[in-house]
Order: sequence, then C-alpha cells, then structure tokens
Amino acid sequence: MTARRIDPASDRPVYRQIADDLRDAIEGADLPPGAQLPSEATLVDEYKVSRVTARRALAVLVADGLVVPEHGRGWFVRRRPPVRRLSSDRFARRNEGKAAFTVDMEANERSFSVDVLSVGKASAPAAILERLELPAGEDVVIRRRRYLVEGQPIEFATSYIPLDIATGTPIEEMNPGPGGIYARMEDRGLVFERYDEEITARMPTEEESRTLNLAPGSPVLHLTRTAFASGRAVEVCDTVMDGAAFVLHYTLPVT
Amino acid sequence: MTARRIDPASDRPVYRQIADDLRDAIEGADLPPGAQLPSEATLVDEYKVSRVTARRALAVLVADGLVVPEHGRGWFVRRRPPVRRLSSDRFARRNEGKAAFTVDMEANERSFSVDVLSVGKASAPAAILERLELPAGEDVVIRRRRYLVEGQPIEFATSYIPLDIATGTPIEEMNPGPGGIYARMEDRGLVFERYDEEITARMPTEEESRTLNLAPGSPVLHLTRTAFASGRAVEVCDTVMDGAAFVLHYTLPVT
DNA sequence: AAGTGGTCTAGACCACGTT
DNA sequence: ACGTGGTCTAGACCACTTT
Repeated sequence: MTARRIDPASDRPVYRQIADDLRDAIEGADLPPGAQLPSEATLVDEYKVSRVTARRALAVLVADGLVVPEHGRGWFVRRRPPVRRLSSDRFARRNEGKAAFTVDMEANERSFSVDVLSVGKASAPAAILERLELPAGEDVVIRRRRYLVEGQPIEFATSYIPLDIATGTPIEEMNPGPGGIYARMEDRGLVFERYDEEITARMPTEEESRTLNLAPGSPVLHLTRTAFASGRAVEVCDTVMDGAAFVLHYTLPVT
Repeated sequence: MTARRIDPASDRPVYRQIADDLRDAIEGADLPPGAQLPSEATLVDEYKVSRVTARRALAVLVADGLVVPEHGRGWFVRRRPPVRRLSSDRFARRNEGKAAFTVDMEANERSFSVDVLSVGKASAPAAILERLELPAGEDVVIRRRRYLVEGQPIEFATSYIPLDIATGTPIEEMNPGPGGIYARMEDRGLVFERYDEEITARMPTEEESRTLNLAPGSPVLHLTRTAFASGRAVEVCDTVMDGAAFVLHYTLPVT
C-alpha cells in the first residue's frame, strides 16, 4: 500500500480519491483477491481524514463489488467465485436421462448438489400464469430448489407446473426420479418442442442476497424459462443466479 | 407519507428501518415513479434522527436502484426506463438488408439512432483476439458506437473485425452502408453460419455509468457475440446494456 | 434568500474476532 | 484486553435549484 497523497483542493471529493487509490491497488497486484485492506484507523492516519470519510471510500468499493467488510476482522478484496457456464445445448436430446443442471455441472467438472426446498400446490404470480396460459388465480404445482456448487448456494430456482400435468406423477414428490421432471413429462407422452428463455439483470432483493450468500453490490441474473411440449406451455422455471458466478452461453443458428 | 415510528431497541439498525418504511411507500402506491421523497430535513424531524442517519437510509434505496438524488432539488423515485426486448431471431435471414439493431427497434416501435463514435485500426484485448483466433498483439478494425432510443443512450457496442476481412471495404468507414457490416461481409462472399453469444451481469465501470446515463445501483448486461461465417470467426461484438432497460429473449429448439 | 442535497469533522458507544 | 468494523450524533460549510 503506497499511500498516495490526496488533493483536498481537487473537484473530486476526498472519499472518491481514496477509493480510486485503493481501486488502483486492487486492480494492480498490490491487493490480490482475499487480501486485507488497510484498517479504517490506518486510512484515517494515512490520508488525514475523519473515520466517516474513510468508511465512505470503502463503501464505494463495496458498491462496485470489489471489497467486502467482515465485522471484527477487516475489509477484504473480494474473492471472485469461480465462473460457471450455462450452455444453450443443456436441453439437447443426447443428454436424455440427465437433468439440465447435471449436464451443466458435469461439463464444468465441479461437485454439486440440489436442495429441494419445497414442493406443493399454490397460486402463482400473474406473470407466470400468463406464460402458462392459465386463468388468473389458478393453482399450480410449485417446486422450489437451491443449487449448490462446492457447498456454496449459487442458484435459486422455482418451477411452476400446471396441475393437470403434475397430478398423480412424481412431479408432486420431493424427488421426481431420474432425469428430473422433464423425464416424467415425457413418460406421460409429452413431446418437447422448444424452450423460451428471457434474461434480465437487476439488484437482488434482500432475501435473495441472503439465500445466495451474495456479496453486497453484486447483481443477479434473472432467467425465466418456459418449456413447450405437445403444443402447450408445460412449465415455467424462474431462476435467480449470482451474476458474478455465471456466464450464459447461446448459439444462434442462421435460419 | 405516513411516518411510521421507529423502534430504536430493535435489532434492525434505525437507518434500515427508515429505508424499509420508504421502500414500502414506493412499492405500494404512496410514492409512484417520479414522486419526490420527503426532504432530508423532513426525515430528520419525522423520525427524530440525525441527518447522517437519514441520508444513510436514502443511500440504501439508491443502492437498490429505487431512488435517485438530484442536487438542490430532492430525492425522487426512479422512473424505470421502458424495457426493450432483444429477440434471438434478430439475425434471421428474412431480415436481410437491415442491421440487427434496426430489426430490434422496429419490433419495439421506437425512435432510434446510432452514434458511430470511432472507427480505426488498433490492437484488441487478448480475450477478443482469442475468440477471433488471431495471434496476440494483432491489429484489428475497431468500431465503437452508441445506440440511442428516444434520445437516450441505452447501449454501447464495440466491434472487432480481422484486418483481412475489413480492409478495402466500407467496414473501415464511419458509414458502412445499408445492412451494416454484415451485409458488406456477405458482399465479399462470406456465408454466415452461426452466432455465439455470452452473457454476464455486473456493475458498470464509472465510464459506462456516464456513457449510458445509468442510475446509481443499476447493473449492466454484458453481451459478447462472435459471428462465424465460411468456417471462421469474422467479428466479435462487445455490447454493454443498461440492465434495467433490456430483456434478452432466446428460443432454444429441441434438437 | 431560502430550500435542497453533497461533503466533511470529532467524538461516542456497541458488537464481533482474535489473542 | 485489544483491534476491528457497525451505528449514531450535532454541527459545519459548500453547491445547486427555485422563488
């Protein structure tokens, strides 16, 4: 940490100058991922500012997703989670017998597990029912689950399935059996045709931040997939992912 | 604004309680988009806290992308930009003669324009050259442009094209002619095969925040497209979009 | 001139982690 | 016990917008 001096006469606020200084150290190699930043007290001494100003500089870096504070320990350069790639061929026929998530994770050669949080009948948000072409207020089967990679939660998914498709099948059970719920739908004679995916980026709600152990300042990717089989929408799957932990990959053919 | 009282004895910090209070008013209908929040002085009076604490509560809402401050005027509920949809059929054959962006915008029925910022030869980042299968340090043609909808910048794009493809064609000019650079490549006999797209979400750099007029706390979608024609990579296009202003849409066929 | 947000200070007390 | 971050206060001065 070379304590570059601050120019109090500059247009740029002091707290930003300090933040810039620290950002340079992080983006250079002075402060690699996991490294501890100078303590607040140290910053107060080095830059000759009040503690509030020092904290404000650190808050800028937190908002940028570069730094994360740990109570009683210090401020640390954020460790970037390993990136996972989600390929658009994850639903390809040749993967039959494996759930899409399994295919992804094997391609990434990582240990993973699925946490089924809840399965039950309830009403769905209006936007979901619209996609399923169901009347407002209709009940559906809702499956909530969390995906873990190396013990860390990275993805939170909610599936909505029309009752007439799910009722009387393992889709209503916590464990839907080999191949996941898509395989159970095929057992029923449904023929899959296409998947529609919509992607947005936004800041997480506080609950999502907790559930996914997100660092402050990191956005989420929100993916809504609608599966079509035998001429109708058979499932909507809402997925919220740590934006820093995923790269979505699509191949568009020229048609 | 009903000033719900604060519980100083609660585990939840006072500034968060105030933020929650205001968030409820925003997510309800008390404070619709564009509405002015109570001034800092008003919050100080109503909640009996110091100005620093009131400001901290407001900072939480800014970080969540719900509120935006205007110097000398007040704090306002953020107006959400109209959402634009980017469909995966934007490169379909039937659109021939029109650039991809044009197709998108016509589908959205909005006024739009393109701002070519710069065109020239320079070296590209290593990650780009890798995708183009070019040796490190190689020069390419770089085209930077900004897309405007209703006068507002919403997308910043940089294209990288190998020299042997661009040299001697209008691809090197500010205005590449009807159909954009893809049409010029087809003029040269290249046959397009597929497009690879990679999507990530992240917080913007300060420059991106300025260029795109982003509200504080809003993430960007980063899309990197590689175009393949006649058996090779012919362009990499790096696009940074206001995450709140776009929904990306993909259709995956069952193969 | 009055009202609004933007920056900064000096000091206090509390809670968490480590030694 | 000590060092670290987490919260909060009261007051100051500046810059921008509106009246």
